[in-house]
Amino acid sequence: MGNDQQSGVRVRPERPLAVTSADDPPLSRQERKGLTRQALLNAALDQLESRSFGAMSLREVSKAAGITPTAFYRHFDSMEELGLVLVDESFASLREMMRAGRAQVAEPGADIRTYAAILVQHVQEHRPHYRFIARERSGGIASLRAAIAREIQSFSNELVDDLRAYPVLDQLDRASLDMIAGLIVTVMVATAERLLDAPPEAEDEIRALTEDQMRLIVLGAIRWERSS
Amino acid sequence: MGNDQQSGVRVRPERPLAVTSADDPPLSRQERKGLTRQALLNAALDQLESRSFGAMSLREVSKAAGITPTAFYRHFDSMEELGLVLVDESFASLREMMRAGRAQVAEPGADIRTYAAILVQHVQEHRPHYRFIARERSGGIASLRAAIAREIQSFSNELVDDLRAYPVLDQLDRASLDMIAGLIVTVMVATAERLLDAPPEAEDEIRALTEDQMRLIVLGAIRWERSS
DNA sequence: TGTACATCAGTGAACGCGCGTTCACTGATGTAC
DNA sequence: TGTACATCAGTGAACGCGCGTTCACTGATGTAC
Repeated sequence: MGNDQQSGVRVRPERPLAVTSADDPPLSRQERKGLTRQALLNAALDQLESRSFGAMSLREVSKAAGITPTAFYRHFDSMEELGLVLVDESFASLREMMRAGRAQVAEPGADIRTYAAILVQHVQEHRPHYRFIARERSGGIASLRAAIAREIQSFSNELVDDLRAYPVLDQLDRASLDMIAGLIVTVMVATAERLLDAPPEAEDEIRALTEDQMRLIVLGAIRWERSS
Repeated sequence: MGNDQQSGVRVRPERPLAVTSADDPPLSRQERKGLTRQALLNAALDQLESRSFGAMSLREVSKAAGITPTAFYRHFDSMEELGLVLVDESFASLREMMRAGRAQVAEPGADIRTYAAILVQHVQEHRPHYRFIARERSGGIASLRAAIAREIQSFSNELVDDLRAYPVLDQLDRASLDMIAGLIVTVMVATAERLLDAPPEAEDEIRALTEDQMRLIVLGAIRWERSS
């Protein structure tokens, strides 16, 4: 009796999500703690598929990560603190995309098509992070909203530097460039939100729409230079 | 003892929000029910200032409206049903804005400035409704998200008809007009979200930003006609 | 107009449940000698 | 290498609380005669 390990029945199906194969390299206590921490973050991200962050419970997240609710406090003071780490994680990934975009774009003609493709691909590959940001950007928890607004502003500022590099736009003053970067970021956010809500087969249509909207903005920006 | 009415102390400070002066016209049972229903909707809207709809409780809303939780069910089957009524209420107000815009705009030159001013004013006058829509547009409850997406799509379609009325744009095909209307709606949504998060003194700056972004889109749209 | 009965918005007690947080604890991992 | 002690990630019982929902009820409003 009680030899659960030898029977075929898995009595405790939920285990820490980040489990390694067998135990070939015996992990240190610190490494194990890191894995549990990441399991908590991933469990929270998973649950954001169906509920907002504010409606998520510490107990559910802990259970999904395979630990008791009490052990949660070994890693975070509160769910809010966990949420702020998720914001950092999400935008680290977004900055990585920006870097990839800068590296990949060669000749100006292909710019917009390439940028749109990179954006769409990145959203599809990081759906949970983007869903989290989309939800909490206007969501209930003030500290998360503030952190996200800060990150988006900083993203927009980096975009201004990129825009300045283009011959047609380098004559514009800072305020105009801010305005244009803000418009592009708004379109990018809207694109990400469309992708999250739409079925996979709509991906091409959304990418084409984003390309057109960005092209139209660039056309307007070129004229802006002349008319203001 | 117990003569609460005559002492200066208000023992039960929360009463139905929509209370009339004295009781000059004796209200019918139906009218009273209508007032309570509206009090519930207003109480929910009030609470959305600080929490998301999904994190709001039936008990709190009922208490704020001055009734017991059990009486809530005389008006709505669930909080979700109440939420759908709030979506209807919010977009009725938005359509009213569109109508005002069409009536007010006379000569094409003043269009964008006028539209931006109407939008900003309308958001400021209906902050709770806009906050609700902004929160739940990407929020947790699927049925609300779907209802809001439907309303925004229908708003965008109406905008296409408006755009078609302009001489410079009437040559564009339906797909291009959809794309442009979608871009304008995206900017309008972003403007509303900025207004909700920003302090009152930022209003002028946000209005100016919106005007510039809409002007740039129109510049792009005029060129779009020629280049596609 | 007066009376008898029906309707129904709102009440208040009760239920079982999941929540965040506390506490004393266990036992494997890590460290000092 | 072996032993004695310290650390600390995770446990499990317990707490008080607010939740949605049920139920039988009350009493003012409305209706039929």
